[in-house]
Order: sequence, then structure tokens, then C-alpha cells
Amino acid sequence: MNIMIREATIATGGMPSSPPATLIEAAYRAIRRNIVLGVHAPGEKLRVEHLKTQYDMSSGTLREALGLLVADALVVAQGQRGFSVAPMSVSDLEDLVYLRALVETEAARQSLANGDDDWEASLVSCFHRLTRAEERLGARTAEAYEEWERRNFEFHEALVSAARSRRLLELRARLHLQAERYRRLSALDGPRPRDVHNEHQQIYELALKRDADRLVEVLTKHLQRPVDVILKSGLLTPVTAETGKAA
Amino acid sequence: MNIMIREATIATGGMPSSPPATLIEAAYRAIRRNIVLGVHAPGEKLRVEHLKTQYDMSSGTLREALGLLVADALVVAQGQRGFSVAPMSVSDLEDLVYLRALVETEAARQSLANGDDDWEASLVSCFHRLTRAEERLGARTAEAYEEWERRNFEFHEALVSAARSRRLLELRARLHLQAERYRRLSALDGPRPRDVHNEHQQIYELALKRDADRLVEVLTKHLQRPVDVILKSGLLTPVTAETGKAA
DNA sequence: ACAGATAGCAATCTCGAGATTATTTTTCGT
DNA sequence: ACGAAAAATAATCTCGAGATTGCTATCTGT
Repeated sequence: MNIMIREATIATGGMPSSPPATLIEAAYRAIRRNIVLGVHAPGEKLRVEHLKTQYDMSSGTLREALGLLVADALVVAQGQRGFSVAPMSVSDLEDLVYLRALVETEAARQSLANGDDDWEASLVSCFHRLTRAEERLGARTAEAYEEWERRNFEFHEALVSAARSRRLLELRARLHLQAERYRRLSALDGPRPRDVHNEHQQIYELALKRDADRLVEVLTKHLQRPVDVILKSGLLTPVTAETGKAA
Repeated sequence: MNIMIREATIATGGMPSSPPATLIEAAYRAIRRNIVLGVHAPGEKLRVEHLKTQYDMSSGTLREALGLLVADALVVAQGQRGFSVAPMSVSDLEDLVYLRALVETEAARQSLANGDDDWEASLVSCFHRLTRAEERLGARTAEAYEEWERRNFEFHEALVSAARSRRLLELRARLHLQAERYRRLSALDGPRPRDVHNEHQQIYELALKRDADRLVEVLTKHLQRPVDVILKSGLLTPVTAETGKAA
């Protein structure tokens, strides 16, 4: 009846992903993508009835998909008052970046301690690809940005991939996903390719030198940067999108 | 029709909890409790059909409850092959304790940095109650143990309660919940009240002295202790309940 | 005119049956 | 007798309708 829906509404969220086996997963990815892209604004109420017409699925399926999104902290469930998109705010961003710095730096420390030759090889490879993507970023095209985003993700993933703690890596992935909405926001203001590349270069070199302490410093700054961009650009007003109609 | 089910099957999971507003939450708590208590063994397949007769609920409701438990990492969903209780293993325990140490010590650092007079007061109060509960632990009754567990929880909660990061505290709570199964296991081998009390005393004093570095040391050891107990007692065999029939 | 209460409405929560998929058992061929 | 394919079985996944709950607007009384 509505099988092609999968092909139509689903899009890989940027990172490599296996095809969705179940309808729930399909709905989950579709809604997640639309939240990250801002189609569903922060604070917006997600009425199942309305979503049913939008995604052409049954209420039960959508409910379960929303449940998965609640686990990702992209949707909040208000008791028996339905669901709504998780609000964005400056304090939430600061909290998120703080925890990401903690987790990301710890994962990096583990990686530096455990990384073998294969790890180094993949880091070298990913850094090379990232550098090329950063060069192409001058074109200011959407495709170039998409590729840079993917390469950036892969580079940071390769950096921490030698960490042994399964939970730490899962947590890192979840926080990365939560940060994606804010990342989109800071990208609107225009990135500063040169500074970003310099930081990546430092991270790369320090990682190969196994200088964990200095790497942690640079990584922390690297994660902090988008916060400053967003704050100074005023894209995120102090009180943001509570009811869904802000500037 | 079956309203009294709530009263019958639901039991507060140990920590203070508001009455469940929705049936899903009721099912969630009931199943969670049974997993923590070991009624549902690690690795056991949770067939919805079977659970339906056990909890007297509809399949949809149980599915959503299981979804919530997946978010807590107490249940794993294997694609479209149904749900099963998250397995327990030595490596999983080590991973869990490692991350708990990271999160708990970081939260403690934040608390020491931000804690005001009210925080100190609640810490003093909780430590006092915990001490009394530890004295009563000599009775070896189930009630005494239940109370000690509650006081222990409250003491550690009070310790980190001044931390500002919302996500950090939520993560901490989630990890605490995941650790509860292993805690039950180590409790079977018999606790060593004297050592535990000594550690609590140290933690208490170092917290009031705001000696973060030494507190982190003691806290880490404190969290590590149950691991040693479980390993030495052999309660957790190296290969555990993967499929129910070890390899 | 304002406050409280009641009636109506909308959305959610809950449920059981049908469709789809994975697993097991049986059967056939070599 | 052993291996592989196919049918039967059992579970899950999906769906739409009914019951319950929360919210809103109107109405009445002071």
C-alpha cells in the first residue's frame, strides 16, 4: 500500500546507516532528520494526529518512534499531555557542550592510550580526506558543506575509535546527535575555515604525538567554539522558542 | 475493568517515586523491578505474548514499556527479532563502573565547587541518617538492608546534588539504575559494613573540606569495590548468559 | 464585570485483530 | 544417512477504532 514511503521520506542522517528494517525505525529517522533540520521547530508540539497525515503512518508506529526520540533527548514527553520537540536554549547548549567536552576528551585519552597502528592509519586517512574537504569548502556550495560535515564527523570518530569503553562511545554518539541542531545554527553564521582547519591540524598532530594533555586542551576549545559563534551572533535569544514563535 | 492491576503489580523501585499516571509507566516500573530483582534473568528473551499473560496488559502497552527499558539499557532490542533482557558480564560491569566513576567524580567536583550552605546541611543530614542505618545493618534483616540501600542512595545523591549540569545528573541517575543489578549480586556475598562505613566517612569529611582531588580518589575506590567482590566470589562467570546456554 | 463551575471538544492512551517476518520441523533428493 | 529446500508454526510488527483524560469556551451567580 505505502511501501515507497520508506524511499520517499527516509534520508540517511549524514552518517553511514544500514537500511531501516522496520517501519518504526523509518519513522524514527524521518522525524529525527526533520527535527535536526528545523522543520519541526524547538518547543513545537508533536501531535500524533497531525504527524499521521504528514508521515502517512499509524498512530502506534509514530508513538513508538517518538519514544525512541525521547531516549535521544530530541523529544520530550510531558506525562500524558503528548510529545513536543525538545526546546533549545543557551543554557541547554552550554550544558551540552560541557558534557560533550568531558566525554570527548576522555574518549580521546583512551584512544591515545590504546591506539595501535591501524588506529593511526585510519586517523591519517581521515585527516587527509578532511583537509581536502576543507579546501573545497571555499566553493560555498551545499554539496561541499555536506561533504565537509561528513568528513569532520569521520575524523573525530576516528580520533576516539580506539577507546575501549562501549558505553562511553555510545554516549558520545548520542551527544553528537543532540549537538547537531546547534551545529546547524552556528553554520548559518558562516564558519571560519582557516581557524577550524588549524585546530584540526593541531588535534591531528597532538594525537599522533600522544600528547593527551595538550590534545584535551585543544579539543575543549574546539568544542567550545560554536557556542561563542552562536552567542555572539544572537541566533539564540536568551529565551528561545518556548511556544514555537520566536525570531 | 482492571484498574487494581496498578496497585497489585507495581512497586516503587526503591527510590522515591510519584504514582504512575499512565499504564505504560506502570508496566515500565513493574518490568524494570523484575529485571533488577533477577526475576527476568539476564539474556532471557522477553516475549510479548508471554508477558501479556504475566502482566495482564495489551501488547502495545508492553511494547512501549519495553521501549523505555531499552532507553535505560536494561533491555536490548534485536531488530525485528524481539526484546531480551540485557546480558550481564564481567566486561560490561567493568565498563559500567569505569563510566560511573568518571561521571560520579565529575559531578562531585561540580558539587564541591558550587555547593552552598543548604548543600552542606543536606549532606550532613544524609550522612547522619546513613550512619544510623549502617549501625542497624548488623541485624542482617531485609528491612535493615532496604533502609541502608535507600540511605546510601540519598547520601550519594546529596553529595552530587549541587552539580549544575542537568545532563550530567541525569546520566548519573541512569548509570546508577543500570548498576543496581550488579549491586544486588555483590550484596549476596555479604557486604563489609566496616570498610564501607569508613569510606563513607572519608567521603563525607573530604566533601566538607572541599578537597576535590582526594575525594575523587576515594570515590573511585568506593565504586570499584563491588567489582572486586563480584569477581572474587565468582558469582559472575566469564561467559555469562549470552544465549542462555554458554558457549 | 469578574470568578467559579459546567459542558463540549480535542488529543491522547489503550486495546485486540490482521499482516509480515523469522524460526523450526518435516520432507525430499542425493 | 546427511544436507538442503520448503512448508508449518510462532513470534513480532502494524494498524484503526474505542475508552479515557486534559483542555477550552461558555454560562451563571455574585
